[in-house]
Amino acid sequence: MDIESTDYRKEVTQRLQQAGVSPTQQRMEIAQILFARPQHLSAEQVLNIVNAQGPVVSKATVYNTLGLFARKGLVREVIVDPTKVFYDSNTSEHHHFYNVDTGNLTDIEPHSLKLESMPTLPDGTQAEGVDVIIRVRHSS
Amino acid sequence: MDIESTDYRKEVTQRLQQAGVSPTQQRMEIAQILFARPQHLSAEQVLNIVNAQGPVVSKATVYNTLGLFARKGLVREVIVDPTKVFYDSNTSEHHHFYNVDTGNLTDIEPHSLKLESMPTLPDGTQAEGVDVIIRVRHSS
DNA sequence: GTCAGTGCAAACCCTTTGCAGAAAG
DNA sequence: CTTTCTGCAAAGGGTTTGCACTGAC
Repeated sequence: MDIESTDYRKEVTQRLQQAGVSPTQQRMEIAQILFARPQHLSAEQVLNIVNAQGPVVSKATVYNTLGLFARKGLVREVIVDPTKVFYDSNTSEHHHFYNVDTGNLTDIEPHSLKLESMPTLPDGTQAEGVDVIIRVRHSS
Repeated sequence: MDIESTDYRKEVTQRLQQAGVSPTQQRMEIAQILFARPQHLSAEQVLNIVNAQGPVVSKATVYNTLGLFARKGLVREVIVDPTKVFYDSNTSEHHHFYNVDTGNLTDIEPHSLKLESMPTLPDGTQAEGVDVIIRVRHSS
């Protein structure tokens, strides 16, 4: 998973193309960071990482790109904090702990939490996703 | 539950006092709306309702009061939409459907959804709350 | 040349804050 | 009186938008 490797770049390129997103330079920069491993990053964090060694992608493009990736299913928006959105590069079904003290978001092991049943949805609607957030704070 | 009745006002007054919130005029206006029935209102909606027949409470006071009520456990913040916070006057444990098309928030019958088990929390943390959001949209 | 993509700065919108005046006890 | 609340307007902060420029085909 070397972020520099040619193989990894090819893999990321394919992933974008499969989602119907043309792999421009800036999108590749952002995608390579996100897809390097499953992680939760805010737009600001992505902006900082991608521009760590000099300006590469503008703020507007980071926001636009993350929004695009989310619409295309490449990342998942996690809404736990009214002040910012997190983007999760793990799109498989799983849930989250949110540390309200630190703002840290971590995965819940998929097998350690199950919903007992799916309730009847409101009339005329279909489920789009289920989010479970367990809010935690430093004990005592 | 007549919002005008003296009994209801007394009840609301007591509820505020029990939570350690002094029942000022503006807080009473807001509390009476919220506690009339279990409901989900954004700050803006509260502002509109409370000031429907003439200005009664300022925007700043609505935000401050809702934040205070939330800290005191009188209402529960529901974070489902990055653009606004909902305040739920039903503080008993329950979960929500969120209609992403309409922005409508509705309760899930408490008995129709159960978590199978509580996963192990991250080290040094204690649970503060569990939120389950089922996002739905108009079918077909 | 055309059109999608990008960058910058300004605009947006919900929310918070600073501070002076008003109300509560 | 003293302290807490409230209101106003301004500031804040994440996100979006308008528009001109760039670059890929």
